[in-house]
Amino acid sequence: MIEPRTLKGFRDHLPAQALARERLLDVARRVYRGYGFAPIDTPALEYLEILTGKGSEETDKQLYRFTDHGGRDVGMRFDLTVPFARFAAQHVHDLGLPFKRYHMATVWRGENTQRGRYREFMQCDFDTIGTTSPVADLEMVLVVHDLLAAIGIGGFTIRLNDRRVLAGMLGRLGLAERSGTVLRSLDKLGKATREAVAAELAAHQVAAPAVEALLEMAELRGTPQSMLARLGALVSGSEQGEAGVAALESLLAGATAAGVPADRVVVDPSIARGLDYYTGIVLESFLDELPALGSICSGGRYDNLAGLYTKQPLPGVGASLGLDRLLAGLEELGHASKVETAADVFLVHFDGARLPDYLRIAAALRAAGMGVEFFPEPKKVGQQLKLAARRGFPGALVIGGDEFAAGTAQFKNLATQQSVTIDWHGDLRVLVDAVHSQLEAAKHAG
RNA sequence: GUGGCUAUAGCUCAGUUGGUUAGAGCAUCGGUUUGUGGUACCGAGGGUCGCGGGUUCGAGUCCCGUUAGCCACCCCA
Repeated sequence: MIEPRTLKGFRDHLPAQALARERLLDVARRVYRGYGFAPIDTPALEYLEILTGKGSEETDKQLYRFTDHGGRDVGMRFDLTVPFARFAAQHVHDLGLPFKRYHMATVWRGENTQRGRYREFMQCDFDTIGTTSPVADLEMVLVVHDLLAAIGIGGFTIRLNDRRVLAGMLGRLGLAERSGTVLRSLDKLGKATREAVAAELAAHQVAAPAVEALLEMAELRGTPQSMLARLGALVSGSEQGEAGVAALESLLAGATAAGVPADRVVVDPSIARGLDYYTGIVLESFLDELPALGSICSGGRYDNLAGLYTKQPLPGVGASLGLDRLLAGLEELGHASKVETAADVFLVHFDGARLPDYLRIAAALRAAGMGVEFFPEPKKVGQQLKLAARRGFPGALVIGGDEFAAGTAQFKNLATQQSVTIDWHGDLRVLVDAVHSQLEAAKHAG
């Protein structure tokens, strides 16, 4: 026997989980489309040269790579941004600018696993390229907000910052050269203690007064207005820094105008993002009940997406929803649904001799848009109902000899265990309408 | 990739200082004279004690390796 098992960091998805994933995909798709983003897809495999040297040394190490049967060096995509850069460079002429796309697909990273962190996972990206308009930045924030709100996860917070504010600050402190290491240290403030971060900065040869100034900035908290005022003061004189503060200000004003609740969006100067290509606004979002899970939706603005593949500058802004991480969070918080069926009605196979009638009824219900699972065997009714209840069907339809004789049917609400009798006198349309309304009632009651 | 913790039935766990055919609850399946599920009763199936090696008369129990999970670093979704 071969032991059935999955690779480290790779997982099977059972119906309950697969249904939850599909629901999230549906929500994301709906929100993205609602803003005019169009779907695209790209291959899971790319020429190795397309993928290497794009993200950072880290992503190169994590890349799954091999030589294909034709001797080509290939790699599996580790995010959806790099393939999109290649895609954009290749197809710009057919797309028209600005171009908005969404892309929901699996990516692979050969790194160590942890909760909410796998080697195979799905991302749901959306980006607008070919415009530097702040409206596109604002739209990104609105999409992220609508997305997280629509998923119905309870509290969440979108943390905003602008790379230019950080750059301005570092410039004033004479640390522009070392922005990478400094920002990475600063980025840990949420997780590590202030002392640990200070020590790390000191280890990176940052002078004590500069460390103090950086921490003071990164730890600023308060209303957006006060934050902006204080950040403005900190970077005053830096053209870059002032531009960043102004951008944040207009972004917050726009979000408010679009109806985003004030407590959903905060300015957080410690948000830096590790990815080097961000140049303007950056954003991360967290579940209020589970901030330790990490960001579930992150993004920002970049000046030039596809510079490595084309001479045409393609500025853009976009973000990525970490579907599997979010799902892990929902499960941990007990928001995971136990439903294991995608159908609405469980049709009990009561009397084997009535098979043609059951088939006719099931077909009629399906034609009316209801999902129907018909049990394949005329097993004991109790067993059939037990299975149906376990799978989470909202309703079961019980029609045996007595019902057929009387022209009735029992609709059983599996959650409440209560049945109602439907009089349909052999008229399928009456039965279909009645089942439909019973189903709606059962769903809304639950 | 580095370090720490963990690993017994599908799930949650027992398993005495290493000592006979490894147990429980829940779950699953069957039944309680064959038309109705979450309660009751009866019964059944299911364990290479993660895997491999070592120490020992004898290891689930000790040692080493390995795989997987969790946590930290790192990075991020």
